[in-house]
Amino acid sequence: MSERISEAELAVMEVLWEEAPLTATDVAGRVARQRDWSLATVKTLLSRLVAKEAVGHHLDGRRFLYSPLVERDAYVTRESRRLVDRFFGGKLMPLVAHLAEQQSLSDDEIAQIEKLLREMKS
Amino acid sequence: MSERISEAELAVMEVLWEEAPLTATDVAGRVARQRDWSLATVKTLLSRLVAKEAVGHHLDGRRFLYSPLVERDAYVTRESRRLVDRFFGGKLMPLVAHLAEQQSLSDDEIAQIEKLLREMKS
DNA sequence: AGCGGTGGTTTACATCTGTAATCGGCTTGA
DNA sequence: TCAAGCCGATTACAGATGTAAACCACCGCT
Repeated sequence: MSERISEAELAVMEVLWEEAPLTATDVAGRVARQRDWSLATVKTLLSRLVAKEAVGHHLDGRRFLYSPLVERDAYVTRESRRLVDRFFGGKLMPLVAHLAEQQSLSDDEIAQIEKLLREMKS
Repeated sequence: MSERISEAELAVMEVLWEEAPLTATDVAGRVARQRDWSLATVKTLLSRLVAKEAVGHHLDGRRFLYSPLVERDAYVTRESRRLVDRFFGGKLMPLVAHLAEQQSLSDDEIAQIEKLLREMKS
């Protein structure tokens, strides 16, 4: 488990996270809204994802229906943690500080985050 | 500008961000504490970084002295923003929420972040 | 029964990445 | 001055990735 998902493969995952199970053609159709890929390309990506066990498929008549095996949430967590570990010594604070500094947050956003944090205490 | 820096190259960048300028041999020496790479490998990575214009070099007698052209801070910002864009719709809030949820933050850390945010208002 | 479409599998191929070894030039000690 | 080093540049090579085309099996239509 937990092979790395590439950039292109991620676009396919996003489609499946949004809706599943889907056939390869369906996936290609939805992915097409974002990237200009041929059906063949999507098929390749799906196969690779199946090989990586990030996506599962089961026969439905004569075609496969694909579904994510990796939850989006789990994946996002892994990637986020990777970034935090690599650049911020695993500490959340510096990341927030950094981002907050860069993207000037609106007072409203700040308030929202504060609320969130308040709820976490206790 | 702004080619992507690979994982291995990043280790070299970290060394240069810590201290620069350095000769290739110096870089190899410091990098060796983390990864078990031959001098040749480090030289290759340095060349690639120079090609990507992430690192600059200038002659010092007969050897080069290498220095980062990309600031660590700028790079970290780019990567952080990439992650936030890809997974959290560009919004900082959901990232914080997500991470906060995962890594149970100590009350102390929460307090620190709150303090930080408070300072940002105004 | 033959044919075109549908769908998965195999093959293709350039680029990037990880990880080096080797080459060629310049320097310096013997 | 000649061989031994040191150093950047060139070449190497396997695996991952982006992006497909080609191939093959099967099903429904004519």
